[in-house]
Amino acid sequence: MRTNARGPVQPRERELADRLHSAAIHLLRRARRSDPLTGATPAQLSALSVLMSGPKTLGDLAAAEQVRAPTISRLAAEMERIGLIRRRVDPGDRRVARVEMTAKGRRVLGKGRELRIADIEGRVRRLDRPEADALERAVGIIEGMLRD
Amino acid sequence: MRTNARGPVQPRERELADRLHSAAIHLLRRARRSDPLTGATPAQLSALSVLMSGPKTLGDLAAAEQVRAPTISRLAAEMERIGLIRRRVDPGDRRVARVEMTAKGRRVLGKGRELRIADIEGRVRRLDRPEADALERAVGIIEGMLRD
DNA sequence: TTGCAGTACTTAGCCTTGCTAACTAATATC
DNA sequence: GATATTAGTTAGCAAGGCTAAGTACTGCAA
Repeated sequence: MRTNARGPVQPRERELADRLHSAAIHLLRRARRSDPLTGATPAQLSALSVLMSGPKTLGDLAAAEQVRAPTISRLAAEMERIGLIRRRVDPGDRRVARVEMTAKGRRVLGKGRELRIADIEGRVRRLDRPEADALERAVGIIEGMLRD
Repeated sequence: MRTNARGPVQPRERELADRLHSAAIHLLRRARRSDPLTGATPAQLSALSVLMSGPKTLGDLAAAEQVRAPTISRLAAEMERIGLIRRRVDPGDRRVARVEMTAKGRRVLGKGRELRIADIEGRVRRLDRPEADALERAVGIIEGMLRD
């Protein structure tokens, strides 16, 4: 493979995609470190954030989280056990389980978001003005990239 | 909580942190979809990408991946076993283990990246020139934010 | 109406990848 | 030379992915 001082030769778009991917991974790894302080696990917090918009069937939840049914089934069982969600059998189709957040779930989600965002916010605050402007613009661009 | 048309009222840095966090989550969810096709595990691919820039001690690797020593120790053992990396004891300090990619590691990384990055790269390619410039600058800023 | 296929979820059991605690080996320091 | 520190390993736990196989229910067609 050809290389130069900056690493392997590759199209600019690929290198940029690569760095963006890597930055996202490391950003989230940091942010997740505060999750244990909420008493909930990352997967539980993520599921709660999906339930923010209202009750969901376990199937809907699995789709939103992009995981298989057994993963959600186990996650929901534990979340119910510790009181983050409550479940009801759908009266119209008794195969279906609907779950929704409890007040405790809402509190835990709020705290988890607070902590995660706080870590990133602390880093953002250390940027100077032009850097923050550039970041803000780029976040808008990324949001646009993901909208399709 | 007070709100306006853009959501809850909050300092600019917090809003930016929130959007960045959310963008990172959604970006990675997309990229992860192709993971099962790569052949190597996500942690292995990530470690290989760190080794792209040259040999590293296990400690360096752990720091780069933001994980603890035992996690890297086990990962490296498995990667060595399947021939993705090779290790040498540092002659100057015999506590230190240096690892580097093998040719096989380079091949696997190439293929894995291909799959993981393809989605993001496709989106990056749809940006116009100023957008790509802005994104590139911001990725550098995020990398800096995470370096502390 | 019965029986069979499909759907929604659960159970069992595996794997990867985080972690801490406790260890070994090598090096540095007093 | 004794002791502390550093780099990495080992053992063992937990979370959260997965597949395969099972249960309970629904719906449809003979």
